[in-house]
Amino acid sequence: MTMDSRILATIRKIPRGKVSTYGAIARAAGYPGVARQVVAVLRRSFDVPWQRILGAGGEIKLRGDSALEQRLRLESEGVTFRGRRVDMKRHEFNFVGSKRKAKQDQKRTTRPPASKRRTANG
DNA sequence: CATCTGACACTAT
DNA sequence: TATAGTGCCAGAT
Repeated sequence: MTMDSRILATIRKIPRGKVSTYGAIARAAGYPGVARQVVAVLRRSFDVPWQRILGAGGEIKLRGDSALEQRLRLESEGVTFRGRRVDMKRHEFNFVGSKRKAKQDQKRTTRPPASKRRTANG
């Protein structure tokens, strides 16, 4: 198992209505401190619940339209916000206790905003 | 092989 | 709340 595949598998465990952070995913995958690698995996993968991954404290780290899209997607899943951050107290996913079947999410395809990142406002 | 970069985290200021 | 420095890994130059 490669580091990337572990990270990808961890990302897929996050159920609808729940979220996690780059750092938490890296730790849950067994590689604490490699939050940036989570970013790399996301950018190279399709059909992943990318909107459920946030920065520390539940902050959306995307810019421009992508940030808005992420927020809208999360809200449509029932995720609530506290200002510009997700209410982690209510929506942060606990990987440790997820040993059950976390297979109830997505039935539709998702698409990363790879076509419109890094714009002038970014 | 050296250096830079990235949808970050953490600590210090 | 915001800015600056350091750490971590992999991919691109």
